[in-house]
Amino acid sequence: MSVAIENFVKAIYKNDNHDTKDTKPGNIAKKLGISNAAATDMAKKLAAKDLLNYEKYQALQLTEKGTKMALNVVRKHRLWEAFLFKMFDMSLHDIHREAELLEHQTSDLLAQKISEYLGHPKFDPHGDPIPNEDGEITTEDTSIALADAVEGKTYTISRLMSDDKEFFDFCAQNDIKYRNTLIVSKQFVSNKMTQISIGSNTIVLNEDFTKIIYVDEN
Amino acid sequence: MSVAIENFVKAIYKNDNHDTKDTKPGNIAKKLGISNAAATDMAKKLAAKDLLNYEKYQALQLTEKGTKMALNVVRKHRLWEAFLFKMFDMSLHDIHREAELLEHQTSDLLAQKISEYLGHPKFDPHGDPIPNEDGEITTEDTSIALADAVEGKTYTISRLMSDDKEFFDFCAQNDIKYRNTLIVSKQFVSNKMTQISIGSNTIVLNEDFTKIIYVDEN
DNA sequence: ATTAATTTTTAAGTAAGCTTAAATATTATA
DNA sequence: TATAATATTTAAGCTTACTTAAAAATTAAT
Repeated sequence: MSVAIENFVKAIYKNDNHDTKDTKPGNIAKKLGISNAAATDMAKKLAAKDLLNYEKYQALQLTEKGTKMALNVVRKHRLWEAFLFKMFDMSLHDIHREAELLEHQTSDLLAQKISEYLGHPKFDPHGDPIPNEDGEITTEDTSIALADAVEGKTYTISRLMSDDKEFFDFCAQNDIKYRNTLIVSKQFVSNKMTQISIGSNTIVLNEDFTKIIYVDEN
Repeated sequence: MSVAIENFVKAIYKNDNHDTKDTKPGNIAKKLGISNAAATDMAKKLAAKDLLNYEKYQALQLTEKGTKMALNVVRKHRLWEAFLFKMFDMSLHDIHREAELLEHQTSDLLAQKISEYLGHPKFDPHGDPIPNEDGEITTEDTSIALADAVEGKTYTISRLMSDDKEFFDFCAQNDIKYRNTLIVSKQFVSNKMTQISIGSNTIVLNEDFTKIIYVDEN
């Protein structure tokens, strides 16, 4: 199966975590940077391969086979992220970009070797869960968006849900990283801003950030 | 530049080490498993990109730009081989197959990180030299094919020049590996066979093997 | 030095993965 | 609920990297 196909099923899989109804060709096209027409074409092609169910004008739904393929790609991506993060001094964004390519050129054997080396980690450096060899994934997610955190409470960062370089640069400069602790010192509800204390810093974040930083109550 | 292009210039580069005159489309086609016609087409295309010089019915010659590209791919391939060999318990052949894919999806930055981690090695686990970041490569090669070794002398294995799984399996079973020591106990000149002592084994090898095992006199 | 064998090249065609433009259906809005 | 805005689909076309078949050139062999 080609890189294009792997990326397509992966995009559907990830989109479904947010909004299953919105998994239509146009949405996937936008994420992949291709035209709507190309996405519709691909959807038909993948339906013929039993990777997804396609009905005109309806949301795309991965079959079991398609889901398995997506999970396998996601597994390789996140294993590479965890591995590169451990081995080399590289930014989370650079690591993400390498993983985006390597994920398609990695045998199941190598993935297993990497997983073994790392002690079969359950999460990558963004806090995203790593599916195991059989496509099983940790879904018990008690974490909440920072936007919904309660003033005065202490939390641990559990996920940084972004692919954006600037976001990661900002995080790196402000101690915002997976498993660090923070205190929500103020929620500016009407302005949709959140003030946090992290390390020795106090930072006010707007909604763009507080919706993609996930935390667990301590 | 595409994977197909990278593999094409790499094939020319590697072929030139053996026989520059024989670097014609048909030869490259055979190595890449594509038709002669496809190789001719590609040669014209790459000439237009200033990666090689092409004249009808003549041998293909990489330009400086083409050579640089080839060296960069070879560098990544051999760095991956050295890295995977160090990190994971995998056969040389499996490692080669992974490297064959990963080499095209590795940024210069990551290659540099791998090289750094390994202490900028000059050779991969087959004994092949690893070009540095600037495309400089250790060429001082005093080694000779085992076929040309002198009876009674002791040698160190310096290169295993093959991509073939069966060859590597055989090597693994017989202590034939990079940097191991052997004694040439007999050269059967008329039969083109060579008898060696290695570890506690005595093995008779035919020309197929003695032409691709390179050794340095101790 | 011819002829035969082999290679290289040209020509025509294919599949994958895209594109843009236009037609059609859906969704949102007034 | 009719209409406007938006999204999806269809259609036609492009590029890359191949293929096979036939023509042309080179190389090898007698």
